[in-house]
Amino acid sequence: MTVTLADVAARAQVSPATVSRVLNGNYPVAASTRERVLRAVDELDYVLNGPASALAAATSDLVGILVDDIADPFFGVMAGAIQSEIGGPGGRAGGERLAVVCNTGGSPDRELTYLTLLQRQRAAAVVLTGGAVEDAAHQAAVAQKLRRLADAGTRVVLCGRPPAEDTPSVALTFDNRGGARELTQHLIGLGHRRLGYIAGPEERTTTRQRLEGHRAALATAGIAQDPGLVVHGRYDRRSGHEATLELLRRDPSLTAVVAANDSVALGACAALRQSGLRIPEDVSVAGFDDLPFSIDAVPSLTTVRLPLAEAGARAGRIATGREEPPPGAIAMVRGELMVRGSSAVPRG
Amino acid sequence: MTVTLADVAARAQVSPATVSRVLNGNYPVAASTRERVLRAVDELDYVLNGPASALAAATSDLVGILVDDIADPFFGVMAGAIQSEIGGPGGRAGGERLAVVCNTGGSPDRELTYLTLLQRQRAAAVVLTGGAVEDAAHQAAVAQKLRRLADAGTRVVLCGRPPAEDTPSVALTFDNRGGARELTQHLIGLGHRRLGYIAGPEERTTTRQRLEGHRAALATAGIAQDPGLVVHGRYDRRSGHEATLELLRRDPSLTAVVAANDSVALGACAALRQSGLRIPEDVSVAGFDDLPFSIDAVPSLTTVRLPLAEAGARAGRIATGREEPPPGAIAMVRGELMVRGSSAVPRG
DNA sequence: CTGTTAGCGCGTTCAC
DNA sequence: GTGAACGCGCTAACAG
Repeated sequence: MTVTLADVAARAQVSPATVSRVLNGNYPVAASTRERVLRAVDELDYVLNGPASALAAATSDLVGILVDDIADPFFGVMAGAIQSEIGGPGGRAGGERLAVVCNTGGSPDRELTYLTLLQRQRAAAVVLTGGAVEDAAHQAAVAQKLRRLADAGTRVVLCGRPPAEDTPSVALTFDNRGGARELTQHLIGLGHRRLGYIAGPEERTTTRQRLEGHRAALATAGIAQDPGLVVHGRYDRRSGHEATLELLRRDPSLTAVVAANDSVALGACAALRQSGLRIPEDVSVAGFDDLPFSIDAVPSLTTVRLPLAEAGARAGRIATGREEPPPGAIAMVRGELMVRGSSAVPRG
Repeated sequence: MTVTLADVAARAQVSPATVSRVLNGNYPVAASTRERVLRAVDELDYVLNGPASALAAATSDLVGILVDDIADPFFGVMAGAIQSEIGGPGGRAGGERLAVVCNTGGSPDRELTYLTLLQRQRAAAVVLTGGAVEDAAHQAAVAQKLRRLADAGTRVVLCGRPPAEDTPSVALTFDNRGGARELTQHLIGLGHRRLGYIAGPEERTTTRQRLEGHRAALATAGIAQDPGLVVHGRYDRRSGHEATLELLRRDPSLTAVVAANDSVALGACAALRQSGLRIPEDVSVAGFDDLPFSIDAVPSLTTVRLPLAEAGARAGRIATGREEPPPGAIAMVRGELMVRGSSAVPRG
């Protein structure tokens, strides 16, 4: 039925071992022999049997990328960068890696399931993106899985996620706290004193870190923390819309809304406008991430730029062993404050 | 080192075959035996070796999902739906499928590469999403790959893509033409006569079909086609922004802009506003797809709703054999015109 | 219902 | 530089 390595060997008049060597390019093979083999491969339209080769070699060329929400550009941009860095130079039968993204939908169970599936496939590497769920039991379960994965030779890279304790993984973590702090400082510097904050889902590292940064800035400026000015929601536009209406209900006098991310900020803008408020004249708005759409929103969004694509690319290279891990296996990726049209001095 | 099926068998005092049967659940096994085996699995923290099982069974549990742009919600929504329909009910060691998305970035070469990689893995199924590139050579190459895949027992499903000739695949194709036609008819019905059209990249089925629908509506209404009123671009927001400025330059008197999709439409809105034009008072705008953000854009976007999630879910079920393919292996998925705030009667 | 026996297709020692 | 032989871990017939 399907053509095997032995078929290629027969056609090229060599032994199966030689064909294997040519395909993997790990052993010296005479140029003429190699050519004959490659010709046979083409003529027979031969495709290596991945499972068989993974079984024999005890390692596969599959790389898994776990994301929370595939429909969110935050993850899309990172995943795309990781994948393009991993998918080899494109060539013939041997060599390529299969970089593959798995959508957990933010569910801890699915995260664990995917990790098991990847472990089952003897994945060459696994990249976990985005914040982690802050549940002790779940974190322990993930840490254990990652340890097993690492033991089996799978490279583990964290991209945009805080380092997991006791896990032999490389972590590229985002400075959410510092970025958020700087952002709120900017608004305070403009003169804002009543700032609403729309946080992400509770129990997530990203949510907590950004909120901490925000609060630190308020504290430093001596501004009292009003718990009523913090609303939790999801990381999407609709959530930002709803949360903003809620914030306005609680305090119609607020002059700025800081959102957990850019999507949320866009929802906030829509809600403010529908409430008859102008941006930034009446209310300033700020986001986080600096996703592609943020710069040409109307008005363009003040936010913190996270180098998602760069971090993803680096994670991809580390995952494939083409770049040395940072010292201590941890690197802090900093954000950059982008001041744009959506923030200004408060009214009155 | 790593624990194997034989270890589990020894611990549970049964033969390896029995363990295999328990894990796969395809054969009758006594309840007591099953329990003993499962306990041993847990105690040993055993994880099935995917490659070995794929090799022996001549089929794997991997399902590939090809998308053009992972950062675009159009694909994100479909991919998410497909994946959630494929990733089994979540359970123990056996049973699960690894649904995995591959980002081609719109590159024909990468599409082919991923297909080969999936073929190498002996994927159980492959789902191709979105429009196809209209290049004869590339289409032939893809068709051949799909044929080989199908020959090897891989189920091939097309979601949002026109059927490939001579390929034993199931196609869920979107009625881009009909939707676009209806949309433009709506604008014409409002009184618009000078409509700008921002098309997607050339040489793509989706682009062509939507443009055809638009033109058909114009022709039916007896409106002359002005080639200058059609601009091609990418399927993203920035492109819509640029294209709109170009359209305004070519004809400042246009009263409506029809965009290739919602992201492009949003870019168009931004450009119009920056040009001092109000929506819809001065210029109406329409999109396509009805992505989640479109309803709470300001103003909310008139568009054609494509049931992306439903189609994806169905594709996922067909790919896993849990739903019968439609008669003739082809189903046309229709869009629904959503008239919202961004379209109105033209000025003056 | 369960155990035994063969391979699945390839990578990798060894010899030559 | 090349071939022969073995085994990776599992599933799929067969028996019983």
